[in-house]
Amino acid sequence: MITRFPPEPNGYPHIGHAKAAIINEEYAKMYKGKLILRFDDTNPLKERIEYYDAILSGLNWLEVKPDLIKNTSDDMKMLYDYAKILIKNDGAYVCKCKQEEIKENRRLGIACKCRGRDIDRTMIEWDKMFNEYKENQAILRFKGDLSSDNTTMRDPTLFRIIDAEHPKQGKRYRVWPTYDFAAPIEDSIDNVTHAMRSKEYELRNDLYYAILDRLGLRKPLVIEFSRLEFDGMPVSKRMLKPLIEAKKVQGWDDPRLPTLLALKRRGILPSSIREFVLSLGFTKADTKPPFTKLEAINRKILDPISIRLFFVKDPIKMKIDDMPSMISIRLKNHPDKDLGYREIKLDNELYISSDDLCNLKIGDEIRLLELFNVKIDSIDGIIHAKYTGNELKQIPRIQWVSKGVEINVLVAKQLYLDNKFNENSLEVIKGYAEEYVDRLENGSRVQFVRFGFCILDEARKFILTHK
RNA sequence: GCUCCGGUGGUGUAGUCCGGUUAAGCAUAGCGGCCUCUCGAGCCGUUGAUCCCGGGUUCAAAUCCCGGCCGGAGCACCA
Repeated sequence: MITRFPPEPNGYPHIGHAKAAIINEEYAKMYKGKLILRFDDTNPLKERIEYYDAILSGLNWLEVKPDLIKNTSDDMKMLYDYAKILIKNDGAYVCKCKQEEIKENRRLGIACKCRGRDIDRTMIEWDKMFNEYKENQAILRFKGDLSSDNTTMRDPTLFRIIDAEHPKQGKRYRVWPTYDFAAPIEDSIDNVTHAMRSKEYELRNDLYYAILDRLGLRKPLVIEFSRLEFDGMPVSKRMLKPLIEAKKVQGWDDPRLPTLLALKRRGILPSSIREFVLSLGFTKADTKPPFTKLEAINRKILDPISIRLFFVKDPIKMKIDDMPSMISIRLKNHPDKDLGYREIKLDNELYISSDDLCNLKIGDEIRLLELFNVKIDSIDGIIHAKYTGNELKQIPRIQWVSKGVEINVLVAKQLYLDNKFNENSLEVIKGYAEEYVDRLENGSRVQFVRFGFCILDEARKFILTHK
């Protein structure tokens, strides 16, 4: 079994690419086959070196390991040869009609005069595409079936002229194949057995097989699956690019985005993505899985490896009377995994979250987690509380911070609501965290107790991965 | 508009090709309980689907056939 993942290097890889790459790799692995990574770079107008690299490093992060990496643009000579064979088999013709005319004829299902030219003449016209005709003056079209119900069969374009510089090939070529022509041939000659693509290509299957038929090439089995996209988190450049250009989001790694860069920065693990993709199954049903499902998987993996720290949102000071003389306390970094300890300095002042204070009133007794119990005496700007003992009781337990440092936590919300950009999609929460956070390296994962799993983005700035 | 593809508990799916010991498995969410200090994590338990609707074939249908409804995709000199 040989599968292939054929991205066009025209943008940053996202969760949709991850699905295609992982499915192809997993199937190949399952049958001890091979995976080919093929850059489908046949439109120099859209491709950039930057994107080849982004895809490569995205795949590397996902731990998808292709057995072979190639570019369609490396096979141009071969593709030209097949074009000639097709022409000789009376399977293609050069069309010099205007674009609108072609479109209209396809809609109506009628042929133009170019279609009737004899093979020798077509061959001459084909040669002219390389050195005489200009962009938009001539294309090579497949002789399909103009009356087919499947409009992709109505003499689709096989080659067109594009003078732009190609990121890998430079100015070496200007007659470029379309996806419809290149993909089946590439798949076939690379011995791909199972060509899995997302289902928007479904109507092109007839064409795919027709081309291979006319060329007498081996036919891979084409299988399709549904596209992956999260609700309110579009994947298309059409939706995302304007947001970046308008600076509504910070860049391609903004934690609100479904790009691999963003998912990584947000704290999603590559193994979670793989497990998630696999849990979706191989189906054509179009559904938008909830992001919370990815979170649930990620949480299970994160839980045993994330140290627990205290963080209080919107801190409010608490002064404690009758406090036992304690200089510091040593706390475990994880309830049941051996992730070390930390020492917290104490005096009779500490902070709790305003959110917790909301649920309290004077006279209430609460447990400061891992510390002791206090009773609220008064609340006026600051809280006065009295030490009431150490015994574990069924009273509210809340986290606290002593001598903390101020940090920001970025919280990504749904990017689009009702198809409109959500202006409040990025919330910044301020609060105090234990000073231990200053000893963490960027990228460290923690669980702020009763708040959520977070990842340290840069000094004193965290991103909420999920609850 | 035309063509194609889908439709299983709140959500995501398994099962559909080769119709029968599963009148529907798993996960997630929900709910409840536990917890050697997180009632926003963890652990345990539990409620949810007559398998889009109608008809047909059959001893037997989520699974096959027909009709309908709803949703998505394609109709580029993009991939």
